[in-house]
Amino acid sequence: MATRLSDVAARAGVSVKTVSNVINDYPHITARTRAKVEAAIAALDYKPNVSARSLRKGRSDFIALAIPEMGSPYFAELGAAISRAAKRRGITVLIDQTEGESAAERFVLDGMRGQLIDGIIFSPLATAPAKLTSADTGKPLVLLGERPAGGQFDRVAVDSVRASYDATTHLLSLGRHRIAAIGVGGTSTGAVRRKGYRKALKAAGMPHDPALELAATGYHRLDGAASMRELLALPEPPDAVFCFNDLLALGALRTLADAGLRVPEDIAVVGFDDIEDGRYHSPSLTTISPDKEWLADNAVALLLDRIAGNGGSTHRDLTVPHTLQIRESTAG
Amino acid sequence: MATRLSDVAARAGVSVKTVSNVINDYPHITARTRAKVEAAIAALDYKPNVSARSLRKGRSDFIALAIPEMGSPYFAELGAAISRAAKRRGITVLIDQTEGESAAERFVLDGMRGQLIDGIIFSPLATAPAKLTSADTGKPLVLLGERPAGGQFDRVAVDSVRASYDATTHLLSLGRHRIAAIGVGGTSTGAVRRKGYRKALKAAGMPHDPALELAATGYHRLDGAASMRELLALPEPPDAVFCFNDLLALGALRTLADAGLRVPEDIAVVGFDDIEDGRYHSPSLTTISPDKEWLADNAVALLLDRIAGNGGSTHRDLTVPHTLQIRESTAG
DNA sequence: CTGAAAGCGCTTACAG
DNA sequence: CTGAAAGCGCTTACAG
Repeated sequence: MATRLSDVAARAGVSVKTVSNVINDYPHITARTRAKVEAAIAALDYKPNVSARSLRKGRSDFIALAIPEMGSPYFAELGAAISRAAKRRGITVLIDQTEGESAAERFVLDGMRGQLIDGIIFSPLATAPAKLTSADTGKPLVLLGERPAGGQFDRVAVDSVRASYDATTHLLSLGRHRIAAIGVGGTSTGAVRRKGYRKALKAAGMPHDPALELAATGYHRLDGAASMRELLALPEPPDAVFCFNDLLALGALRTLADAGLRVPEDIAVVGFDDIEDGRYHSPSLTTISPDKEWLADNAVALLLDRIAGNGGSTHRDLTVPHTLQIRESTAG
Repeated sequence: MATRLSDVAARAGVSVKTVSNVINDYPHITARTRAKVEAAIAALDYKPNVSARSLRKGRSDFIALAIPEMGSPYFAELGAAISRAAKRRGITVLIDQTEGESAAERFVLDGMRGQLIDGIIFSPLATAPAKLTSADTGKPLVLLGERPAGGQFDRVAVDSVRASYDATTHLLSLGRHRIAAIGVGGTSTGAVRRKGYRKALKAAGMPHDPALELAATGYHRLDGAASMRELLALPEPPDAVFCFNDLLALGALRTLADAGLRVPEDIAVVGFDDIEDGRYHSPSLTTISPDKEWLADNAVALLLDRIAGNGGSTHRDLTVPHTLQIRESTAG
């Protein structure tokens, strides 16, 4: 165990500097020297010590991804995509679950894992980015999600207003008149998506009905199921529902199945996220599909660019492409 | 930025050794000295450099979790639970996605991330643990899953034979006679679960019918849907199906819905894993529910115990408690 | 192209 | 209880 650089140097008959040069792919090394060193590395099964390297260089090639919960399908899929995108670039991702708690989010930003991390991709829930300053982090940070970056950070996000407008317009095009929305409360996600929802109604010359706009405590199946029950209890229930994420929609579908209502005949349902569950559900779920690979790739690229010291003081705001995936929950 | 231990020492008017003692909670420090140091730490917003600490101590308090894919619900839920369990003990988890590829698994074990990691929790897919030696890892390793540890490693796993026996027996108790199994092929998971399935049939005095045992390429919804189509094409289709994980079951349910068959009236379905999707599906999915919190907690505890140098040469094999969750897919 | 040496920020015997 | 010093394994100016 514990073979060191100097062991490799001794075996290859060169200086440690030369070995280091080979490992780090520096120029000006003869092919013969390189071969000798590589043979020694292989023979000794040498692995560089990342702690030492990181201590010396001030860079670790580790980045953090802070998300509310990795057990949630959207974040699980996103985390998987970001890990893959980072690995392609030789970077390792540390995943932090904040559970959406302010203290945990603060801790992640504050600590930056004792300077091990080179930068962070942060999906805030409790923390308002506007309240953050770069002093809080000390290291590059890329924001994910709806919350405005306040011009202080780079950010990559779906155009949620536009996407919600698209989803609602689709429901309208089906001839639905009473279109409910689930998930309006609380988070800024709710506020932004409601904006697009209302905008679409307005464009169609329809007023929005506050009774059809349901807040949700969380964005889980449980919340969607409960909200749907409320909607069904209305004197005049909706004929369509736009749920602000797929989990809410899946919960709503469950309530509709229990109530014996047909989807989409009695009520059409649209979600947001395009998680795998929705594609296989019966009925399969019509949803807004953000390009997660694009998101992952660009978030990582943006962060690495910052870490490399590029970009200056102007912050970039990237819009993730999205499409509307029409499936059975609106199209029979 | 970059406040160092010596800065804290200077400000507090003590030696670096004393500051280090305070940070590491060593005894023999007067309350007054401790207060002075803590004030200086707070004033300077000092954070210890983990690279330096890890280099010096040879321990990082980081462990790795190597799983096939974190986007898959079971592993996402498990990863979340393991991260939480580790955090409770002051340990950080690095998640490695191996995609079930042999090379990636080898890389994780080999590299151990350049000695940064103190140990690993490993859920192998391609690598046979029997082929591993502790020399491959050099650091403590805890195995997850069906594959026998060959007496060389600690392991924590569900008793899959028993669980599969339970699932099949439940179907039998419902009076079903043609009980199919999906997922028998390829992995050792398939082999082990088939063993329990056949055992239950045998105990009930029923022969097993090879035509009803379907191999699956993967353990995803897609595979379950395809296998179910094959079963329905049989001259005499089954009246019950035991799917070796929930994703397969969810795919099978999709096929049944498309075919217009009623669950459980026409065909009863049981899964394995108890992922959240199954609980909200309509019909909700009867499944084997392994105690994931227990699994996470014990896997982490076991690994930390090893890292601490305990346990000697005898390896422990822990059995995760499981229950059968009876839901609509078998109980109307 | 290579060698000898300093230093990244800690922890830890070793003296006092 | 505290101080001065070595050393963990690298990378990197600095000379040659």
